[in-house]
Amino acid sequence: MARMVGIKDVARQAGVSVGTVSNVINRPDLVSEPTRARVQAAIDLLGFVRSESARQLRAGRSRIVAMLVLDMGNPFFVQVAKGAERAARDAGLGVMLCNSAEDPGEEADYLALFAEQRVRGVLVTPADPTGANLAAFRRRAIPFVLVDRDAPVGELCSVSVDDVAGGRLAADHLLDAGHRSITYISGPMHLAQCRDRRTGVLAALAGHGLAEDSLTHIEAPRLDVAAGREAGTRLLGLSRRPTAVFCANDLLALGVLQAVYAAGIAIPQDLALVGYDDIEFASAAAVPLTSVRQPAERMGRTAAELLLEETGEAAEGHVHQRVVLEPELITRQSSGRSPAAAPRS
Amino acid sequence: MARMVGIKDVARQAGVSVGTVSNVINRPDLVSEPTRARVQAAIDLLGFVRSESARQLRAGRSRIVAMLVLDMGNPFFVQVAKGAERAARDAGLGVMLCNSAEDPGEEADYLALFAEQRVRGVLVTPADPTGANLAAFRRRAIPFVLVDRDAPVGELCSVSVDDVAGGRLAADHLLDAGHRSITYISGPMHLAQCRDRRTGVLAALAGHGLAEDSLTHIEAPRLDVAAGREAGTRLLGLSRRPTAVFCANDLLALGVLQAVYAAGIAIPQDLALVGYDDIEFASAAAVPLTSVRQPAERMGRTAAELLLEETGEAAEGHVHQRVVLEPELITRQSSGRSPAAAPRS
DNA sequence: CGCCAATCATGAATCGTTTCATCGCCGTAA
DNA sequence: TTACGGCGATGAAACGATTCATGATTGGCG
Repeated sequence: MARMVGIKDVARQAGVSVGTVSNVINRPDLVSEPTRARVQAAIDLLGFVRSESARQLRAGRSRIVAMLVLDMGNPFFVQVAKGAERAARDAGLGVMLCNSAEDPGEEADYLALFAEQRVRGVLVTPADPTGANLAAFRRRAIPFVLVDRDAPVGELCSVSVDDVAGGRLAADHLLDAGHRSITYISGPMHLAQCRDRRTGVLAALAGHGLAEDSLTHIEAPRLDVAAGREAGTRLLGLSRRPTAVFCANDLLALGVLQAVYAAGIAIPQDLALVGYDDIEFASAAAVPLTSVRQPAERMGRTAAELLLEETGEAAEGHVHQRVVLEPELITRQSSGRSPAAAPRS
Repeated sequence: MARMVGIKDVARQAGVSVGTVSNVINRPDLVSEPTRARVQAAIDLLGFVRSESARQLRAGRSRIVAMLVLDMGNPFFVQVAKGAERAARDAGLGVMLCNSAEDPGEEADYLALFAEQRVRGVLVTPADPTGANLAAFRRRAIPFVLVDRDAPVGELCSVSVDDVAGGRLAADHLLDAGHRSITYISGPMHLAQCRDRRTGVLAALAGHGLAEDSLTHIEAPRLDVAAGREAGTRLLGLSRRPTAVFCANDLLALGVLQAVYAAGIAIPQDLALVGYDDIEFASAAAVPLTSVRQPAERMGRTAAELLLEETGEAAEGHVHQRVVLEPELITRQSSGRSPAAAPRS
């Protein structure tokens, strides 16, 4: 493997100094036309590509923003990432997308990596229940924005969707349809999303004059389809089968759908089901899924914009923002209007 | 923003030389225990994080491998990426995942970015029909492996799945069930995947003594659900409605399913449908989807391993490999052997 | 007591850019 | 003729880590 051609080789080839080559690349207007052309020719001839590491060593920071999501297999996060990527690329920055898989250890590893890379900034949906990872990260001088997670005012920037409202939307919908109790299938409760949505459900129950014990809770170990299937199986083993199920996300809901359907239980006749996120596959499911839609792409874009504002030139005057977006209920077949007058057996 | 603490600050704090600090970090066994401890204390105290750019400037190459896929919204590629990521991380390398969105322009941009980053290697599923992007990239001294795309022997490494066989599997399945003609819904035909699967279909037709005109072809502009819905609508507009449809991937198939289903056409009774990739959502679809499964994770892992072998220490003896994996047909309801197999309702 | 080898620590050179103070040159005005 | 302003080009000094030839210290052994 031949040595990489550097700016020096180009300079020699073109018969100019290294400074001039650098100028041709970065501030072409400072260089006279004939010289510029000569240097450009040398660059093309030698196939010169500037070394980003050298550049960024001098500059002190890189031109990459990192994004750390909970689950890359979840189309919701892919959507969020798309929004962020667009905004970042518009600003001439690259995006490095990583997956913590809800694992605090992985999260810590990635944050360490980002620090070593002197990344421009980080967009992160935290996985660590204790918050220790992020607390440690704050000591680095790298700005970050919380995504899909609320932050105390003034501490840092965050963009989230009102999960309490979302949980309430879902629960109200089910209660309005006549159900008197709700089973909530969540992911790990150390995730704020799961906790907040539960809070929303409780609020809705209270609003309908129902006690807290009208809520049955099943906690799945992960937020994916397989975990949903397992949760669905557990659901079927309950002594009194519930009539209304609300899942913390669509992947869980799809898993539940499969397990329940396979057991010959009809949705929505025997069981009403509501998901969360309204991923594209929700509408193509065996029974089209009622779901709480989040403005995913918008969230990603907003988060990236906040980060850019914080790291940009005019960063001095930056004040931390806390943006909270509103969710929306998309009603489809799975929550069926018919409460199955006498559903229970 | 305070200046980043460097190795020099640590050295001063610990009262040793910079070389020693470097040794503590990289070859702790060369340093005496008391010194090591003192330096470590200084590192912790100052919150030192080494600069990856400086490190890599000296080393000449980075510790990141890049992966460029056609569509991050496609769970199939996410699966492939997972496999690659695992293998890379086992070798202590980071993965930078990027999305060309089937756009040759984006692809070129990303390849240029990778070159500037002096990435260790690249895993790429090409989007550029002309191959010009990759041809240009080969002049850089950066090794890469083709993923989900076959390569001429000896030119470079590639890992792919036999798409001709896959197309044939799907078509044979439909023909064996008694269908006499097949409609093939593909993505852009400049993608080798789409071309090869069509070749497989033609082979199957020939094998059943059917002429080439038994194949109707609809070309969708993209390989996603929305494009599938549009294709489904076009399908319904055909003068003679086909009885068997084979889609180049599951996203298209799910889209077709939605469009067809909405029009009141029963699957599989009125129309048999086969997809490709067997993504997780295929089995949770309105009608569980018959699909050609690819060993996605395996493909990603193998590709990463080949790349590591090529860039590793013992790289001298490396010979380019061409790995071709076999697809497998997963039969579910959508291709329905018997129209009687109605679920229960 | 003196010599040698082993063990640690040192600090200068290096990687490839960017930046900036400086210099040469030419034309113009005094 | 001299002084001056401005344009272009120069080249050395960072940036922060790694590496390596060299130097210092110690302990062992004859």
